[in-house]
This record gives sequence, C-alpha cells and structure tokens, in this order.
Amino acid sequence: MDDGGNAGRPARSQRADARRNKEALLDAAAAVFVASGVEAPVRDIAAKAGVGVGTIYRHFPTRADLIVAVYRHQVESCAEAGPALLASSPTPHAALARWIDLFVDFLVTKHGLAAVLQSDSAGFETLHAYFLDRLVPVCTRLLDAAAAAGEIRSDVAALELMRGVGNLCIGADKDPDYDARRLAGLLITGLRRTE
Amino acid sequence: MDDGGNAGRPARSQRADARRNKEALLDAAAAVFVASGVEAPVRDIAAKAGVGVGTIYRHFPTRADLIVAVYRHQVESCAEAGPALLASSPTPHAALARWIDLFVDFLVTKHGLAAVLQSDSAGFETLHAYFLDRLVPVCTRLLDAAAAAGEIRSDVAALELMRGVGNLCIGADKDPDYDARRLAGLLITGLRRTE
DNA sequence: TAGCAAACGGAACAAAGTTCCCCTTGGTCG
DNA sequence: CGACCAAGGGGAACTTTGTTCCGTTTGCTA
Repeated sequence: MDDGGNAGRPARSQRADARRNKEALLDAAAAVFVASGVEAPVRDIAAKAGVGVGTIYRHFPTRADLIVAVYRHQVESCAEAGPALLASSPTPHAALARWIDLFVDFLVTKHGLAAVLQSDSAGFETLHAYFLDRLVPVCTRLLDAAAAAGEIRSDVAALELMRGVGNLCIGADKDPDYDARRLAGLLITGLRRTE
Repeated sequence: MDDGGNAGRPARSQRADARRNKEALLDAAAAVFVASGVEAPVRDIAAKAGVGVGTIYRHFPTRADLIVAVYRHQVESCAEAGPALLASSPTPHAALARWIDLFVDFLVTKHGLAAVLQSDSAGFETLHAYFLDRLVPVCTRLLDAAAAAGEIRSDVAALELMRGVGNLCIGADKDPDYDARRLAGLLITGLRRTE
C-alpha cells in the first residue's frame, strides 16, 4: 500500500531525496512520453530524470504504474467532465457524444497510450483497470440517461463501448488520414434507437 | 529479386529439402498460432517444425511475412466474398454489413492478429500493407455501391473504415463480454445517411 | 562419386522490461 | 557532533524475443 494518494500533505514516511526523485521521474516521464510516446524505454526515462532504473521500480512497481501516475489527473478531469456535460447539453445523447470526443482527444494526444491500454502484456492490467474503474461509471451514467430519454438502444454496456472507442484510437496519432474522432462519432450515431 | 545467382537458367527449382521445410514451417506456424496466438515466439514455431530459427528467416524474411503466408488464402477468400455478397444481398448496405462481419470473424478467430495488424513494430508494415492492398479495394467497391444507392454518407474512406473495424477487433478473443461484431455493426449502422 | 552452392542449425547479438544486490545517505539518537 | 542503519539509489545482470551470422551439412548435377 503506498500513500501516493495524500496529495498536498507531506508524507513523513518518505525520505526527502525519495520524494525529490519521484517528482523528477514524473516530470521526466511526462516529457519523454510527449517526445517519444508512452512506449518509450524505461532507461530513457531514467536517464532523463538522472536516476538509475532501479529507482524507477522503487517508486513505480511497473511501467504501467508510472503511466497511470503521469496521466492520473487528466483521467480525473475527463471523469469529472461527464456529469457537467450531462447538465449543460441539450440532450443526453449530445452529452455522451461530447464526452466521447473528450475521451478520444485525450487518448489520441498521448502517443501510443490507446495501444498500451488494451495490451495484455504482463503488468498493464493496472493501467487498464485504473482507466476502466474511473471512467466506466461515468460512461454508464451518460448511457443510462440517453437510454432513459429513449434516444439510444439500451443493450450496449459502458465497458464495451469504452473499449471499442479506446480501440478506435489506436494508431490515430501516426496517420493523419485516420480520424478516430469521426469513427467514434459514427459508433455513437449507430447507437441511436432506430425508429 | 527472386533467387540470386541463377545465370540463364529458369531457376524455378528450390531444393527438395527447402520446399519440405517451408511446408513444415507453414503447418507448424498455423498450429502454433491457433494454440498460442499470432504473437507466439519464433523459436516455438521453429521447434514445432523441427528446424532451426535460421531456417525460418531463410524462407520468411520477417515474422510478418510468415503470418501473411499462413493467412493469405483466408484473406483471399474474404476479398472474393465481397463482390459475391454485393450480388446476393438485398441492398448494398446489407452486403457491406455482411462483408464486415466476415472480416471481423476472420480477425477475431486469429488470436492477436488484429493487434499485430496495426502494430508499428518494425517489420509489420508488410503485414499491414498486404491486408490493406487486398481488402481495401473490395471495401471501396461496397462503400461506393451503398453510397450510389444513397444508403450511406459518402465521406468515409474504405481505408479508414477498415482500420477502424480492425481496431475494434483487438482483444476481442480475450474477453467474452466484448463483442467486436456488434460494435462493428454499430459503426456500419452509424454510416447510414441521416435523413 | 566428387564438388559446390544452397540450405541448415543454433550460437550470438540487440533491444526491452524487470530484478538483485551492494553501496550511499538522510535523519535520528546517544 | 558523530555514529549508526534502514531507506534509497545505481546499474550490472537476468530474461525474453526478434534477427543476424557463420561454420557445417546436404541435395543436386556433372
């Protein structure tokens, strides 16, 4: 159990140099992810942070944990945007469409994140689980609202939809002719109740 | 170049042991792919075929070439099914939907193939290119027919759609709750012209 | 049957994640 | 103020996997 969740409060249990290095690692990782993508070698991140690889693993048991830590607050923003959109959009379906756009934009701008999200390479369950735990409930609420309003069919689960949209984002950053947002939009359109 | 160094002679002739090994490799690869997925280690395939790894690389310059060779005839079948469906379906849109189903079924039953298809790891461009070269024209024809019949919007390119559908298939074999076919169907439904 | 180029096997090399272990050091206690 | 020691750090080493290299074997032909 790590106390990484105590934002703002100084963790007495951690030595000063440890906290400093953890901070440096998060910064370095963010920079390297932007420059070389989420799949950048661990050694590159260690080098950029000026620490040894062992130090990375001391703070983040696996690569995936580092990725989660780097993007945690952006995922949080996305999650929080759900209810807000529901309140401010003309219809639940519109809110859903906009929220999915947010999600797609987030994934696409993080080179390779979508690909790694669904990867079943050992260690990435953490990453997968975190995203899903945080975002699926939000998506469920949007879907339920739209279904309750009779706008969409109600036989598609949030988890399935999120995975589908996530998959659509894979490789979207490599090919300018591939518009993940549009395809995701098609998916949401296809959700509409056929009357 | 086909085979180097055959001055003047129609060197169609491969040595008998070479042909035998190539055959054994294709069989072994097919078996291993079914058992362990497309991402199975090259060494496993070599072992199963009873040859050294060097022999694999003699026949197939890269892993991707082996994969292409193993699935070539199935891709061929899929490609040929396109025009047939167009002729036998009530509408072009129905033909498109059915053809996409075929494509999805093909991908999903090959563990990990979809994932590897979009992977940009060195060497897989071959695989990507082969699939696209063969199937995109077929998809284009179906899309054009449906667009000409006024059934769908005409601003989505076959390449984009195929990539989207391919992406939707990623990981579909790992999770029984994830129905790639249904999601792909949603995508095709979303293509319908909104009137 | 001898000779040779084609084919083979598998050791060796190159990335990449992860683990291990010995050394350094921050913070506390005498 | 200095000694102590566990937390922390560094990076070599281990593992896995694709790919290359090269000495050896072997099918074919003359």
